Parts: sequence; structure tokens; C-alpha cells
Amino acid sequence: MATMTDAGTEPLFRLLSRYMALDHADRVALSALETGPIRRLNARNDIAREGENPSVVRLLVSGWACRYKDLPDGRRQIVGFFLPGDFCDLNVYILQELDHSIGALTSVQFYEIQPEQFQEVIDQRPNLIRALLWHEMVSSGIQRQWLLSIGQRSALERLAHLFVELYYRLQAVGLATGLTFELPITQNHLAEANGLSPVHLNRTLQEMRREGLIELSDRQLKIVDLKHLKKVAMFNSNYLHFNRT
Amino acid sequence: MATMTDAGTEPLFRLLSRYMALDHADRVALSALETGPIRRLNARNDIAREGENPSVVRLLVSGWACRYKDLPDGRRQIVGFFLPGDFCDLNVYILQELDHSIGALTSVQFYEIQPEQFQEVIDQRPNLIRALLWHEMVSSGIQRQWLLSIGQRSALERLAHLFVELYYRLQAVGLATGLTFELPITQNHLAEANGLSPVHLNRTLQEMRREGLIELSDRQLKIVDLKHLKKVAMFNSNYLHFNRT
DNA sequence: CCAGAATGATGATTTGGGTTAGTGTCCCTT
DNA sequence: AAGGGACACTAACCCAAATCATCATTCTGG
Repeated sequence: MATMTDAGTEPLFRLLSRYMALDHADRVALSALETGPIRRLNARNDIAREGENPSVVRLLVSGWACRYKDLPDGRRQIVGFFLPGDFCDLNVYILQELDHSIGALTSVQFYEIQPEQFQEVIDQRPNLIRALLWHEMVSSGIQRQWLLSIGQRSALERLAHLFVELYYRLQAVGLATGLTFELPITQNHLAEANGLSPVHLNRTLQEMRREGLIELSDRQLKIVDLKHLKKVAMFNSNYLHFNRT
Repeated sequence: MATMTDAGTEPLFRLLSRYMALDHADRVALSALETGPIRRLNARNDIAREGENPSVVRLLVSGWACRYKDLPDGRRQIVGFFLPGDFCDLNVYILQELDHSIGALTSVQFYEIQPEQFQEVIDQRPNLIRALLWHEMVSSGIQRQWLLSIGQRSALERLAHLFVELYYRLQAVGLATGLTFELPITQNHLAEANGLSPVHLNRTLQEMRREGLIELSDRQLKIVDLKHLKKVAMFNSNYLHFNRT
């Protein structure tokens, strides 16, 4: 499809700036990650498979990807979304074998960064390593929030919560305009992320439209009533830790 | 009730040894964490509350605790169990405000370790910091596995999976004898961890007994047919990363 | 030592969400 | 231009798990 504008490491820089004040030198250091070749992959392809031992760190530049796990009989659970500016597998530093897969949900562009190169960048900017660790902790907090959602929230509450979360995350990387953002994934993906059947996800979406919470068409999601949506979702933004120190 | 034997840092050492070969010097370094006073707390009390900013690292020595999140209307989801040898909040190094609570499920004993003291110990043993990071990654992998369970597995599969996971984890810290281990928590806790109602959890437990998968009484869980249990749970141990490098 | 919680166990009934089985529409691809 | 996927959407029916209610123990705190 039409190549999206290549935002480079800009989304990442914006994201990390939500956690702590970064300066120009940090910005420059980050952009050093852009030197490698950019990789592209189409939707419905895997970036990495469970069991593999990736040797590179991947930085998503455009498009959406996800972490997912599947069962032998085909059931699949998306356990997290990767948005532009996210690293897919920072844990490659510690663990060797992936216990989950990483899939492209849309066509994606990403950098494959060699560990040495990555090391070099963070070694020179202690602030960056702190911000990156912070982001990893936030990812872990998002997982906990999803567990709460899937374990306790109803379908409507779950979906409402996810939309608010995506809104905040996309806003942090500059991908929301007002209360509208692009939601380039399918209803099937949303169902897999929320532990719901595609049929029921569609029903829930209709309900949200009927209730005047959102508008969704042509992959554009518009939050019509943020306050109400947050109330339905019982949304508390503390877990995103978007508060600079 | 009767105070359990104080195992000190032994469970932690055993646990970390599952990830990488540790030597006597590592063992000695870890035991330096035992110098502080030991804290005790009864079941149904919180060790830390969401919103707090803990200033110490807590190492659980005996008893079970959990990480949980709750909703304004009282619904509660346990997002992870802490077993003896687990650190409750290593992330205190990075984030400031807790986005979840930590509760004692049984009476517990734990050390409260000052960050400086902790730092001192790991600074002298690079192997330890690596093993601890590894364990954090494994915790994160367990969260993903739970997400898969709650999102996709049936009640029976979920519970079977949890029991196998607990068996492996308890075995790693020396708390399983053969295929039997102490399960000191209530059915209510199991329900909250699995996103099920207490009633249905009880029924599922009955079913597991009927099927000859487990025996459970007086807080002792005996896995009668591990192979079958793993099959029912579609259990794949890769996410525990119990493979030394 | 007693009253009131917890805790485990079951039956009866209800419901949120799953399953099955379609429809129509837009792409791609060849 | 035709055939085949994806994808969004819907209706009818079904079922796994929630709710509500009750009862017997066993803790446990005052």
C-alpha cells in the first residue's frame, strides 16, 4: 500500500519524553539507531515466532504489530499491541528463547538494531536507559491492566478501556488528532485481544456506537464522549505512568 | 498458624540457580540480604497499596502473597502470586507510584531491604543482577501466560494450567515433595486469580477430583496424574525459562 | 468462650457471550 | 472479468459460567 511517511525515531523520542525530560543530545543519540536498513513486512506475517532466539532489537517505525500466544488447537490471544515507537523485544538481552510470537497486524516498517549498536547508544546516555526501563515497566503494567480487563470487565467495559488506552498511547507518540485516531486493525484482532468472539465484538461495537460513545468507520476511530467512555471503562490512567519526574 | 521455619534467602538462591549456575560467593552475597529485621503480616492484610510509593524492596520468605488490581465497584483480579523467594516490587527502582496492590494471602514473613543495601549486594555479583533480571522477565512471561489462560482457556483448562505452573514454581524453591505441595490459599483466591466466580471454581475443582487429576484436602494439593493434567492444560513449560545457560 | 466471619459445598435459575450459519462488499490476483 | 479472500455485519440458537440461595463446618477475634 502507499508507504506511510517514515517517522524514524521521532515517535520513540516523544514517547520517552513522557517519562522524563530528554534533551537534544538524547534526541541525537536515538537517531543513531536509524542508520541500519529499514525492514518492511505485510500484514498477517510474523515478525518473530515463539521458540526463536532473535539476535536483534526491533524498533517499530510505522504500522501496528502485536505480541500473541496461541494454543495447539488454534485459539489465539493477543497479549499486547506494538505501536510506532515501541521496541518489540528488548528482553532479547536477557532471555534467549521467545515464549510468544510477534505478528504484523498491518504492513509495518521497523529497524533491526544490532545489540552492540543499541548498547553503544544507551551507554552514552544514561537518561535513555532509564527511560527505556521505565517504558518496559509500563508495558508490564499494561499487561496487568489487560488481565484485570479480561478477568473482570464485561465486553463493553473491556472495549471501552482498550480504546481509551490506545487513545492515550497514540497521543503520546503524536498519532492522535484531537479525539480521533487511526485504528488500522480488524475487528477480529480486537476480538483476539479482548478474549471475545468476533461476533460478540461486533455487537459490542454496535452498542458503543448506539450509546454515542464512539464513531468508527474507514479505520478512523473517533471518541465522541471521552468522559463517558472513561467512566464506562472505569479508566484510571495511573498505570501508564505518563508523569515526568 | 504456627510460625513456619525461616528459610531465609535459601528459596531465592534455589530459584535463581534454575536460571544460571551460581557459586558459593553468590550464595554468601545473597545471605547478606538477611541482615535486616524480618517483618510479619497476617492473611488478608495489604503489604502495599496501589498509589503508594514504596521505598524498600521486599523479599518474601514464607507464606503466599499476591499482586492484585481492583475496580471501584469491588471486583478484584489477582494478577500474580508471590511465593517464597520472590521479590514483591523490584520495579521500585524505576517507577515511583504503584499501579497495583500487594496483599498477603496467608500469614507471611518478608525482609524489607533498603535500596542501598540491595544495590551493594548486586554490585559485587554481576551474575546475581543477571539472574534477577531473568526472573523479572519470567514474571512478565507468566503474566502473558495468564492472559492466554483467562482469555482463551475454559475454567477446567485454566485451573489445570495454574496448578501445573504452581507445581513447577514451588518445586523450584524446594516447596514440593514429589507431586504434592501445600496450597495455603482459599478457593476464593483461586477464583480471583482465574477470573471465575467462587461457585464455579468450586465446581471445577470437584470435576478435577472426579476426573482423577488431583486430590485436594487440608490445603495439600496432590497432582495425581501430571501427564494428563498437563495435557488438559495444554501446558508448555517454555515460558518459565528454567533452562540454565 | 462465644458470635460472627470465612470457607467449602450444592441446587436452581439466569445470562453474557459463544457458535453456527449466513449476507453483502470490497479488494486482490490472474 | 471472474473467482477467492478478507472483512463487516446479523439472526437464531446454545452453553459455560454467573447469580442467588441455602447449609454445614471451621476459624478467629474480642
